[in-house]
Amino acid sequence: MGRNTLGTLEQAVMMVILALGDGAYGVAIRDELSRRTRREHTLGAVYTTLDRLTAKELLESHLGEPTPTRGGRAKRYFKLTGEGRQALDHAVNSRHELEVGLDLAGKGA
Amino acid sequence: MGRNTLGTLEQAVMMVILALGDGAYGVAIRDELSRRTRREHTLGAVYTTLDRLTAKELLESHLGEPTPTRGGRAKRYFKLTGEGRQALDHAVNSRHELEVGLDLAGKGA
DNA sequence: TCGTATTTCTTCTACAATGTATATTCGATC
DNA sequence: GATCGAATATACATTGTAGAAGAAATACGA
Repeated sequence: MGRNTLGTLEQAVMMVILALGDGAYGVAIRDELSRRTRREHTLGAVYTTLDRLTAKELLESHLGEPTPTRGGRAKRYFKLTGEGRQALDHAVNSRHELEVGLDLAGKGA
Repeated sequence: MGRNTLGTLEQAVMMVILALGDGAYGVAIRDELSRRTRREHTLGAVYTTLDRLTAKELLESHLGEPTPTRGGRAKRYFKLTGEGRQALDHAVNSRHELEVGLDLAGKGA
């Protein structure tokens, strides 16, 4: 696309990461995303998006410690970079600009 | 994608059509879109999106009368179908759900 | 205590849908 | 027929989505 726009899922994933704060790793992100959008998302879809956003340096990640529970493999935690935060803010602003003057579905749930 | 989600541009175009009411034809849509998103969009990009949304029956269109001005060819006017309105509302709801609890860029400006 | 299930999580791969740009065609006035 | 406003066609890049495979950790029976 040349230009750096964020897709629907990309924006959604970034927002979910903000919402989760620490604790934003693959599975949690997928679950929270599914909850908020009221539809199922596969892990593959989420990880692909995380990878791409990381490649674009809008996200960064670090490996945590393994947890002492069954299958408690080390998790990879994500957070927005400064650039990522900026990109998301810009997308959100454009979005609001688009909604101006329209009577769309209520924001109340 | 299987599932029927709306892309960023698709949603933007639909909102602009709502904003323009009557008078929502290709060039006007492109201009209003560029204005609200503060970035240039080519006509090709817009028409492609209009075509695809029409194919999905989220939009419908009709040809207007030619205007008596130079190059005043008949314009094709677009509007949302009931299904389109529903799809947009759903997208908007999901979006708001995602924004809950986040302190994102101000809506002012 | 081996070794193999089982669980949780991540990576890989392939393909469908959207985003975007440029060029071409159409129809109308000058 | 030059030129202008508008629409259509075509091609390719980026995103969206799924499903399968791979890794790392604990559980448990022989």
